[in-house]
Amino acid sequence: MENSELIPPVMLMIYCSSSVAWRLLILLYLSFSPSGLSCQFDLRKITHHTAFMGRSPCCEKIGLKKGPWTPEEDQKLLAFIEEHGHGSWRALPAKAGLQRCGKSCRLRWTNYLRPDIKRGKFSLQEEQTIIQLHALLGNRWSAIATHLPNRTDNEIKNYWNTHLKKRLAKMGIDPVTHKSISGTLTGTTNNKSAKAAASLSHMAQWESARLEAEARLDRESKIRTATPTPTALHAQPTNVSAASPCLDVLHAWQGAKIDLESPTSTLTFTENNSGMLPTPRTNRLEVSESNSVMWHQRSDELEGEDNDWQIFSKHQVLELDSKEREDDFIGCEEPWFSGMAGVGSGFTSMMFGVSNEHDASECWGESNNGQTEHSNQASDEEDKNYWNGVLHMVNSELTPQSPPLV
DNA sequence: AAACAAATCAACCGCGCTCTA
DNA sequence: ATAGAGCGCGGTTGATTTGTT
Repeated sequence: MENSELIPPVMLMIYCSSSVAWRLLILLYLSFSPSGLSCQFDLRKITHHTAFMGRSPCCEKIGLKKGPWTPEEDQKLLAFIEEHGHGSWRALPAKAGLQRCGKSCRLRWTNYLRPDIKRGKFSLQEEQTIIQLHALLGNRWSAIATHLPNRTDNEIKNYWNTHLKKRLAKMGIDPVTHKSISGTLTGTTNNKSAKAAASLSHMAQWESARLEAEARLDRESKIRTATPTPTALHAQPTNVSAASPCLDVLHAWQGAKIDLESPTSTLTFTENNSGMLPTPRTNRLEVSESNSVMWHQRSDELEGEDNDWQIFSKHQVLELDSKEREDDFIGCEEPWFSGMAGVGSGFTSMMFGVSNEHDASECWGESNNGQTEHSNQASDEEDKNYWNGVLHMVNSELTPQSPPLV
């Protein structure tokens, strides 16, 4: 193309902000139009710098295979990665003799061929974990997947969309907000509900920050691994997919089992979820004698975070009126639902319905009958029951899959 | 048994982030 | 500081399977 074929500024703006189809039209137009308008922009530079800026195709599409993978392709990919690893996905297909783009290879590997992938039906515990984490993290499937070893984010996402979401909806719970559809936290509900929502939001933000911190530490540890140093030997394993040593919200719920028999005492969690080397807990959830949930966050873990422990009182985190509780209980038949602790108003409802004397499933029924009444001015006795309920419920959700907690 | 609907899930697409030169 | 490459993520699609009439 000659330098004389220059693009008018307006055309440039349109070109840069348009889709590929429009760009092609513009290029077509330019190829037939005399460059009557003077301008300073060279088309060659445009096409080079902006046509694919930030959105370059992952590979040359022409001639590349799409769609389902054949066993032969799988074998090629497996063999290559086993021998060479996957340094660069873009370069991999050519080296492996595959007519696929690197992206497709990466997806096939991470979602299907990876040897550590666990397939088959999701366990009760896994379902509970997904629901809990989804309530906390939303559609952050990769973050959720880090808590479900050997499950891919894609698999979890699919399972959520095809099973769990529908089940929640069927039970009258908004799968997006995890709140009761009929008793949502609207502006007309009490302030405590708003506080609960705010606190949960705070927890979610905290968890997000923690995940980001872990990701950062992961990157740093990889760098350290490349150049081992004495300190690196003591660095915490930060790959959360291998069971993070940090106590996140999920672990807090699960870890609450530890002192089930004396729920009003202070709890600290030192359990090592993965059975790996014992590492100091970076965060922990405690139930103090004043019946406050104390969310302990190691001061040096998150940059810019408040160094003080985050303390959520029961009433800050979880309190809804009895109407909401009743609404939430309606339709709950499935045992796994008892594991929905800690999330939104569903969690709140559960918490208020559970006592020492009743297991979670009984709680649902009782609440429907209105036998478990709670006033907004909770008594100390209720507080005790409340935390007993929390711990009981968390305990009930544990399965043999969980490592024994010391 | 056939036709249709619903469910499932592997794979794709496009966006945005991070890293590097 | 910036552009570009590479990668990961989340949303979506569509082929296949399963269930229902």
